[in-house]
Amino acid sequence: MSSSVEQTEASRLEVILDRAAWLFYERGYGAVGMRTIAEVVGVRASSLYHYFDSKTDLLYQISLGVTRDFIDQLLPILEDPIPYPERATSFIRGHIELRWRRRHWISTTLQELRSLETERSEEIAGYLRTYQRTVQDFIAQGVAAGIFQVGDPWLAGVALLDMINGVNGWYRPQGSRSLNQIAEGYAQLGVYQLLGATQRL
Amino acid sequence: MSSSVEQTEASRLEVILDRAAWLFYERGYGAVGMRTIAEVVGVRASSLYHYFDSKTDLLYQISLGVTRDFIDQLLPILEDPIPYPERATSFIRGHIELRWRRRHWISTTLQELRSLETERSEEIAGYLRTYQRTVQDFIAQGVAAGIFQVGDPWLAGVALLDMINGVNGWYRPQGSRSLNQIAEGYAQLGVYQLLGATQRL
DNA sequence: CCTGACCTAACGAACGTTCGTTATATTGCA
DNA sequence: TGCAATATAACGAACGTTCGTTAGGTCAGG
Repeated sequence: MSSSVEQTEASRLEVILDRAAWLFYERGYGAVGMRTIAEVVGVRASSLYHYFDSKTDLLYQISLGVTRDFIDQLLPILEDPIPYPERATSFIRGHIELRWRRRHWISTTLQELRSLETERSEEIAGYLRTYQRTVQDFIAQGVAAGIFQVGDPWLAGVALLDMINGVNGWYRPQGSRSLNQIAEGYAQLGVYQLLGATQRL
Repeated sequence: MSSSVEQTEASRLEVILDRAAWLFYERGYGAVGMRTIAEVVGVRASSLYHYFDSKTDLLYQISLGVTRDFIDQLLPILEDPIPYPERATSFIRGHIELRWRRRHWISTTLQELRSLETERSEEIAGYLRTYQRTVQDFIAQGVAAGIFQVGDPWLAGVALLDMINGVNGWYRPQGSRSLNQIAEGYAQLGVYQLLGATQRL
């Protein structure tokens, strides 16, 4: 018992990152001060510097963590040994679900890339490009295999990603459509209309 | 000559709004101070208060101006007495073009709605909802007329808007695709794939 | 007794905003 | 037409507050 770390209890560092991400998501990075972050964690502002070199360092750890999570958890779906349309719908559903569950991390990352130092913002941007390119390559493969029907796989890729990324901008839990319904609707819309996959029987 | 006002010279107010919008677009609203805005205009910070009550008032005028422009310039296209697919492609092209030309105004508006006072942010949000609903109604009409083939016009509407709004996030003038090419590609992709309009002969 | 975790106190800089004042136009009226 | 009254557009200085950050101290647990 005592020799193994409990997985259920989050480390203090993770708590700080998650609560800071919520504040950034709700009010914007520039509008949230270190004192506010410290308050919701339950410490003094100066104590945060025990975990981070600076405010942008805190932002960097949020951005790095969530971009890696997206790559690690979603890109493998595109390699699954199942038919292209199923791979695509599974990916879309997964992306929408993860994007919502970690909206405070990923929205902060996408909106505040410019607030990072050049080197670090380019590192994050690189991860995002990797994600995008992998999706585009997958579409191109599907086209080559005769499964998808699009003239420009690159364009279709950014269109698909912008479409499923946009869900966070308007989805509300108390709305008439559940997230599962939206994910399912977008999966069908994206694969069988946008990507022009052969209609199911 | 002296009796007619020259249309080519922008008023000081318009110059301030446009340059402030650029700064907000590039650095974020919270990261741009009144002194910086004043500097790029060529006056002192205190002089800005001759034109605005506050910094958020400046933001409000940017938001109000650009949301009205979108509604006034693009929604009439959807009422044109031409076939549905042509209306849709024309609208998509127009939206992408206007969205790019005024990216500093509209991106600032969309990202900084929360920085406005409640009443004013809801006024702007109302304009944005009007825009979205009109597009969705247009799609529903096209479906009812048997032109578009989508199961959920509401979902297709937000998907289309998120897709064409996303262009600004990745389009670069020095890239391999011109804005006209992207607009044309998206017009075809959006109308004949996403909306499922009958393929042209 | 050392070290990680946290504290109090304070720093200089920047923030949005207000103030009193001043040139320069524009306008109303005798 | 001439002059007083008003409006416009700007100035420099200062306000109180908040910002990110740092220095140095306390204190419990291994």
